[in-house]
Amino acid sequence: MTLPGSFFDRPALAVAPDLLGRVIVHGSEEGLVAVRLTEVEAYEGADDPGSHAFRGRTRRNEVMFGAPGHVYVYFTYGMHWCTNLVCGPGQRAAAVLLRAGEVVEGAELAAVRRPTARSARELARGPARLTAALGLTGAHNGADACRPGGRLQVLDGVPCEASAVRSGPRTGVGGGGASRPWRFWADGEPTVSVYRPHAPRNRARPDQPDARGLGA
DNA sequence: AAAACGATACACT
DNA sequence: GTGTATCGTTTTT
Repeated sequence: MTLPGSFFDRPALAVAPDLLGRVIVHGSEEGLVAVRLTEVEAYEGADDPGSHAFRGRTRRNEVMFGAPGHVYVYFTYGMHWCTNLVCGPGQRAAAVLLRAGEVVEGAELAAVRRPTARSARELARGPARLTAALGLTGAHNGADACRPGGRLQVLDGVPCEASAVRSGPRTGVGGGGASRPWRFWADGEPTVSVYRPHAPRNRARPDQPDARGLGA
């Protein structure tokens, strides 16, 4: 069954763990791909320094300020699209980022869209990879994912056992609101990357010369 | 300049 | 087969 808008009309922190084991489906002229969600991340609104909505409404993030259950698809790092499901309650500008999943239908089409994937589990392992496997781009930004019979839907699937849900800090969130355990994943899923306590995203560490000895 | 990242090359098992 | 370091490219601040 299609999850209704009311499912998403709650804080992202409540929706995120409840999304594990659910299935997002996108049907297009090319065919249909379905992904069972295994890793997600919650972003609350204006209170959350890690959220795109933290500094207010912009053209990029305006979908976050709209109706729950629609998708916020944004462009990042100059080349990737990532997908979120807008949450609530109301128009609070909260959302859940879809970080990883397992392709459960349409793997052949997903492989065409993800030519660099070297194994089935890499098809939708990572937020931009998952988005590519589903065939979503900025053209889908704002689409309603709660309409039964629609091209884009989130199905109830088989929700993950509460005992298998793990959580930890989000990646790359610095400053005041850092290290809120708002990243959720299903334990033991091969599509979930190994837990990184603090992703070393800093290329040039000022306190260390050069690990490879190629400096200056 | 940093960011809600992925592809690649290369190391290790 | 799996893990890890490095770097590309655009939007937003």
